Amino acid sequence: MGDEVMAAYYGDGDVGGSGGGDKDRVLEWEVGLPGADDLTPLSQELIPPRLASAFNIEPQPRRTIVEVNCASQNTLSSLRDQAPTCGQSSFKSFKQDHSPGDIIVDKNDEHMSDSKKLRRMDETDSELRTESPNSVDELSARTPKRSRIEWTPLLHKRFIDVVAHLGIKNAVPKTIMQLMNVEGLTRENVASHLQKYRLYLKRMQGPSSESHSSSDQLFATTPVPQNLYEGGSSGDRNGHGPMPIPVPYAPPMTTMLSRGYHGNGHGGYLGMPMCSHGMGNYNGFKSHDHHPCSTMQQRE
DNA sequence: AGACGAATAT
DNA sequence: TATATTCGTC
Repeated sequence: MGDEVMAAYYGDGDVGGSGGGDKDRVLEWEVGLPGADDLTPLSQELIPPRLASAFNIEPQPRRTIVEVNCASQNTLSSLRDQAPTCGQSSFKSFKQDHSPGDIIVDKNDEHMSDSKKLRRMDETDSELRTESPNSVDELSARTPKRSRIEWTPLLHKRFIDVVAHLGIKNAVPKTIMQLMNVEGLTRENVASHLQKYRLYLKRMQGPSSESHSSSDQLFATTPVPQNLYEGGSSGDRNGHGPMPIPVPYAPPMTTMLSRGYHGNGHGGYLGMPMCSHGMGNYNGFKSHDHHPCSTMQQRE
């Protein structure tokens, strides 16, 4: 069983970065270590049932050996910044947030589709960070290139709600970003989206509802709040100083921005009005009785 | 300096 | 097309 893990580890050939011919030395490490028989299998519960019940600890389902190996491989993969090599979902309850409405924004690690196989052959450019793996934290700490975020309907809804609360006049990227409370979402991200949203609003208002081009799909799915032009709920219209933001309307989205998969059947949210998608209302906002879906109500 | 927003780039 | 980045302005 351990073979799989070892295989996964060695498979790269670039283990520690200490060079190629160190495999012999690695073997030395194993001297004195407990053997497989001496170790408690991961598949075995660490907390006896009695103890668990005494402390109100939820008994976790037993893991099969396959699941354990799977999790090991995935862990190794993630350490090496790769996509999970094993699709077992049994461990999903691990780090997952329980907040149902959480928006996940994952800006690292882009696995682009095969079509985009344009790989940066950097190396040649700029200063060289010594690739010494001794500073592992450097990899995680500085995330040099965040891949583009995806404005999922959920993310966009939060955006819309915040803008509605602020009023269009007060809705500026920084404030929106703060109120959205989405980890990993930058001011630039919001600014870009806001720019697009404003263009959309302009198109919606000026010429008597021009023919909606397909570019409005995302926006069309979320009704434009009527009170958009009011100040926020704080009633601060009329430029009285900076409106102090009471704080989060919405529960913090522990966030990783999801950039995972678009893949079920539809071509993403662009294809269809995904109104009643079940992921509709995250709690926390005092909703202005939005019509959940139905006809888009533009102002007036 | 930092935020904003329009223009421009990818 | 969607999103990122640049750039002039305040």
